[in-house]
Amino acid sequence: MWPLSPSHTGLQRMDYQLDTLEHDNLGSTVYQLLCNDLLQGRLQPGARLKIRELAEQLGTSVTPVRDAILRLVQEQALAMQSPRDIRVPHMTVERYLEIRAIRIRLEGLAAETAANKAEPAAIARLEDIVQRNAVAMAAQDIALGCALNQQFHFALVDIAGLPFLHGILYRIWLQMGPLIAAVYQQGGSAMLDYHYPVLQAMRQRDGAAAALAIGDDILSGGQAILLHLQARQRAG
Amino acid sequence: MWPLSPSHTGLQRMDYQLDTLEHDNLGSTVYQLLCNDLLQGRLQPGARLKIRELAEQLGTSVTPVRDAILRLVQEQALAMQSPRDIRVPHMTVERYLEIRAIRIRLEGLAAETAANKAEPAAIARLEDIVQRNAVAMAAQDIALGCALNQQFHFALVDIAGLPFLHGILYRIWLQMGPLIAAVYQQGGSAMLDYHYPVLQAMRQRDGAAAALAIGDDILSGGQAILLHLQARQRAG
DNA sequence: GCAGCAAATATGATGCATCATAATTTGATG
DNA sequence: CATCAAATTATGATGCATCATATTTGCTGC
Repeated sequence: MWPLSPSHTGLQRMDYQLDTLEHDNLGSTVYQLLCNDLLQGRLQPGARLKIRELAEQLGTSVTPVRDAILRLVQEQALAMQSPRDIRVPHMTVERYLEIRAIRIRLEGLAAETAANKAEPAAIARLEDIVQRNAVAMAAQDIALGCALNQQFHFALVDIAGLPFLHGILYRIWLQMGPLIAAVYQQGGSAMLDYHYPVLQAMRQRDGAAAALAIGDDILSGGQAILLHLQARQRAG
Repeated sequence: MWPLSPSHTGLQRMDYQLDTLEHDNLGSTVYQLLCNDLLQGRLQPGARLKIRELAEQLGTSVTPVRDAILRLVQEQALAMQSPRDIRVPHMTVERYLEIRAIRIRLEGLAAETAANKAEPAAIARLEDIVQRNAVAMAAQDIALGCALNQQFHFALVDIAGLPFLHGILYRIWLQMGPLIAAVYQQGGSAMLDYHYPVLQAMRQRDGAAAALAIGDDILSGGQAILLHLQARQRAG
């Protein structure tokens, strides 16, 4: 890891602007780092995080790290198993099924809204993501495939113009990140196939079809995840 | 206000147990207090919060208050308009419409699931809330009416057995709290009427009807809120 | 050698000193 | 009296000392 800021207490000014004028203090920066670690599978389920250790690695004091970890604990992307034991939580089958039902409703809303207002540029953007995903799959680049899969889903939300929904879904994905990475790093990944019907519905500006297609993606594409969870739960 | 704990650094042990073994540090306690202030309209849109001031009122140091406020800023129940200016944000029409669409999907899921598994005890619980709400309305107790309205909606989620959804909806309601309180304190409140069809669908274990009914509640019952927002937006 | 207790260590929680900077006040100047 | 700049104040951000306690280690006595 690298120190966040060479100067004593200077803030790291980021080049991109967040939706809601997020004032980038150190805590938010650490939060973003940890989010990426979660989404890209660098933090695996069961992994323990220590505030002091992270602070040292990042070259900050404990305060910003504590801020970031508390945020992630709040939204249950991390869990405090005991008062001094902060870990990446394991997903349960029940929780996954609940999240799946929620995602079908919310991402269905996003897909429907996006399809109803799909402009050519938006379609092109989705096609680009899908095509790059196909390349990644052909090259067996699983990490890139996962990232592009995620990009596809969030592109729908952005095209729909629903920033509030984006936040909700981001927090949901934050909890699935370690799981998805764990599943796909050890096995098959057929997540791309189900994106083509979505694309087709978008081209036809058929909101209902798009919602159905994204629901099928979540159900069928996530089948491997469900099987993995059920196997793990049986094993103990 | 009152000091959170008489002893020096003693934690306030709460009698109820939160869902996910939330370890009640001072920050979480302050967070709960601020949430209640938001949901019950004691913090109105535009109100400014100062960390030191709150810390003094609560009898703690700034750290737990900062933790709590940062949590609320993260989930956009508070907004940092400038780096030193933390306020209860004003709702916009666009944001409200987006939230409304999301609520219809999510609370529809809750109502549907709840109706499909509605046991007599669950029905009785809902009837009790509605009946107490009717009493409150007759007595023109608007604050109690709002609280019971909220209880009704969250009771559906609890009956459905969807704890994860509960968290998502709680954060959404946190953002609507100041708005709802502001609207209903200055005008009509016809929010109870639309609960009876929900109750009827629950009794018949008709999930689809329950989802439609709660959607109608959100749309029609929230009409006053939308009109209020549109009027305020025109005014400037 | 092992049970059990004590010391040391680890770690999150809390309080607080200090910093940087934005807002406000004040006072000199014209 | 108006204006503008310097000083003061206010306030969130950061770093860090200290606390409480859970965990680990290690020593003692049997």
